[in-house]
Amino acid sequence: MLAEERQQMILKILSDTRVVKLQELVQMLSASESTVRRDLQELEGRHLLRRIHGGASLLKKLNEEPDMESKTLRHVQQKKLVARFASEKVKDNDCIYLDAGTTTLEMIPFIKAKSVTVVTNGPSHAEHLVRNGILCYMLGGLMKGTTKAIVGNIALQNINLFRFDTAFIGANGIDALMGYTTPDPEEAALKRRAHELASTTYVLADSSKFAEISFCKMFDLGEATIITDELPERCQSLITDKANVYIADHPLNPMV
Amino acid sequence: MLAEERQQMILKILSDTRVVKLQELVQMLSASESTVRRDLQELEGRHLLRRIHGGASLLKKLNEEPDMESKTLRHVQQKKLVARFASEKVKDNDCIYLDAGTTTLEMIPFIKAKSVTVVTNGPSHAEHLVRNGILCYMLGGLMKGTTKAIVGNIALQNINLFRFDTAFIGANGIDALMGYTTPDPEEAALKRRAHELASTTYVLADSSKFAEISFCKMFDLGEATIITDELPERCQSLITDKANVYIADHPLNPMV
DNA sequence: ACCATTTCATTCAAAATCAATCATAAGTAC
DNA sequence: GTACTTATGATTGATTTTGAATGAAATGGT
Repeated sequence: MLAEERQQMILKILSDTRVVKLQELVQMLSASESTVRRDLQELEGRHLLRRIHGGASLLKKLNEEPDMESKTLRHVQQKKLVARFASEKVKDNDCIYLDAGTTTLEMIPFIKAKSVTVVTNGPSHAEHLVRNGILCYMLGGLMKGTTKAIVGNIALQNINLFRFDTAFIGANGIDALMGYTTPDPEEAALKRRAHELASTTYVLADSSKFAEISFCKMFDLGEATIITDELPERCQSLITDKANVYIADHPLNPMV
Repeated sequence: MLAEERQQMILKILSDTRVVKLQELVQMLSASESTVRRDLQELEGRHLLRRIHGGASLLKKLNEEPDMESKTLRHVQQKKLVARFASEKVKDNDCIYLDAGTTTLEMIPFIKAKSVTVVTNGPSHAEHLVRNGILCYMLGGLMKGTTKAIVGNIALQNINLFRFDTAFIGANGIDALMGYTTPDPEEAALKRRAHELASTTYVLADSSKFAEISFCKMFDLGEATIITDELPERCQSLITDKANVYIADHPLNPMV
């Protein structure tokens, strides 16, 4: 493979997945570690990506939520694991709701189903979706400064125009008693409505969210299926008594 | 095989595959390495391809930037001039509509007015606005693949929820008889509605758009005020008879 | 704070590719 | 036919790219 091709491919992969491990690139490109490393060096020199320990990431773009998250590569990998697993729940001809948030954003490059229609309140989600050739409707409404998500009364009206086969929702807290919670009341209301309009709801959360309680309740534990990377042992029975839980498997192959 | 044939074939192959290895060409053309190398040299000299180590690639980087029209530096400067001038039409406490498009996008950093509320159908506009601390509502609806603008029936419903002090609209064609025109019917409908809902409408266009007619009419010439960088002499009277025209001054200071 | 592990930068040799040169063959003008 | 030009193919040494190996640095877990 030509150097040019490799580098183009690296940029393509990055624009889809936002971060990538060096070892993943080594496998995907069938090149040696040294070579990939050199490519990353050059691309960084041309300001086309940012190198991070263990791999590379996009130059900061439409940045996301609390900075505490997605800070370490490890968290990103967990997210990606969850995202990929969730993306397999999307079937041909589905109409789905994709909540704003980083984990749902990671789902997009993994969606393989055909003729999917997506509704989302995340502008960057929408851009990624259409870039991947997926039909996409955005909700209108107020744009939040912190998360760049669309919220508010208009969004709630807008979402009523749709019905979903599946809703994919992010959560900041999962607790046996308090159910699913999130910090912003506006977002909570929208997530709840999305859930109500969907036949099936999946809540995506990495393992750090268990036994956490955030400010606003979205809905009860039993009303959705959880997709996570790991279920901490101490919560295990409490959670599984009330809700279905999928643990995202570790992948055999890093990617296609 | 004749040299001319070979070179045409190289270009053909390249336009299909975007990059090609020298050895592949040697095989495909049944020519020696030296010959292919010489062909590549000549074609590069004629700026028909780019030579890279191991082969050749197309000149254009076909990765991702098909978004908006690629423009010369001159056009960028013109746009910015128009954008800055337009941004000064925004006053404190205004509620404005900002059409999707590159020129209106350039306005955002120049908006100095306080307590402005903006409605837009451009997701990237919305993100820039909130990043600059400007309150922003997005229209909901279908996201167009080519321009990433929000359009369609839902957007038309959404926009009816608002009234604007000022609407800033982009146009692809300005003609004395046909008025303001744009290529996409969906976008034209939205622009027209935005105009109808606004007390004042400014149409932003660089000088290349005059005497151009695009597919869909937005509204008549006299219904809006034009902001441009230059008014070609041949159109001058035709246009100024019907519409107000602002020519964006050349700035004293290059930029902020 | 420590250790085990992973990742990084650097170096080196092998392989691939390149530019330059020369020789051959074919065509052209005289 | 001879002399000249042109296109081609082969050969050479120089340059670039690549992959592996080394020790240094960073990271994660305890």
